[in-house]
Amino acid sequence: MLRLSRETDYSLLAIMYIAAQPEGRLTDRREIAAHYNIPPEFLGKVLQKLSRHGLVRSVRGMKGGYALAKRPDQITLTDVVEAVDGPIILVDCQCDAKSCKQEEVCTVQSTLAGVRQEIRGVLDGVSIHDMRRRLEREDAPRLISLGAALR
Amino acid sequence: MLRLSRETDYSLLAIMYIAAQPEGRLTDRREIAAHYNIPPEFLGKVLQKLSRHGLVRSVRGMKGGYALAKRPDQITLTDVVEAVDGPIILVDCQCDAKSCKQEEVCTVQSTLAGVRQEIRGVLDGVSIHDMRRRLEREDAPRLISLGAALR
DNA sequence: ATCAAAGCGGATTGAATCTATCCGGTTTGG
DNA sequence: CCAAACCGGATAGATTCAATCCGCTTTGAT
Repeated sequence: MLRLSRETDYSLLAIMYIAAQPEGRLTDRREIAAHYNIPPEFLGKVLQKLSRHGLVRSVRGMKGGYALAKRPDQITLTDVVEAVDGPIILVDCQCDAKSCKQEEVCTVQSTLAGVRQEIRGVLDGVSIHDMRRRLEREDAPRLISLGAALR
Repeated sequence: MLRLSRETDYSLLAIMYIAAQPEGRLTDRREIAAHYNIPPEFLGKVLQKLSRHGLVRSVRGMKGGYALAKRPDQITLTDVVEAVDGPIILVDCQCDAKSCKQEEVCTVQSTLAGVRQEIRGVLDGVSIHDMRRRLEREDAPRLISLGAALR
């Protein structure tokens, strides 16, 4: 439990890749998939979700592709996780209380609500920009290999 | 993604129930299962895991049952989650790096390692004692319904 | 001594979710 | 008008999760 889905993982890699491109350049999903060794069709699905949630912008047709729809410092881990996996909830009753067989006798709900907020806070505190800065400090060559533009 | 397994959920409920019992009393799993409307066999499995990890103490034979093996303030959410679901990791490569197809080009690993630590910190910060105190403040009757002993 | 109540632990089933793929559609540049 | 690219629904396969089952051991009561 408590692990990121592969969709989230791919999302982060893809966004990092797109964020490394020169301003205005559209990136095609096959290029990203090839760089990271990800199935291109699956990456397509993931990018669709990111697009629907306004994190990336997609352009159809020949010479189409993807670009970020927001500044890298305006995209947080919470945004990404919630775009691909839905709302961050620790237990189902944090969505609809009626779905809970323990509702009437539950002794943990209020604590878990607090924990959920704290975890959300952690994820809110990390943006794509932060991830780029961290990589720049710790492993600049890897960042540069994405496509050069250090913004 | 990012939700607690039902085993963790049941674990917390069970531990809260056990913690509410008078000092020295053994609680049988059927009693807990009945109170919360949980399948007794499944709860048995869960309690076994908690027992193996030293969070509860089990006594076999007639008049057997479970008691806490540690003080409620010495049992954290991290303890419970890791006992039933295994180590808290956001991505598989946080266990064995070789299992990662993106290893050589990964741009997110170091950030996720940090996030993982922060989330662990959140869970470390909440003990069973804290949960009891919170319930006492917010919904004392529900706490008392567990079996009375307010310790 | 025997029996019943309780926990132990492996095996298995059934359901749900996750991952991946496929296919036919639409948009757009050349 | 064609090929390159994204769109989106449907489906299949794999994995994990939740639950159950069964035979075993331990122990208190009679």
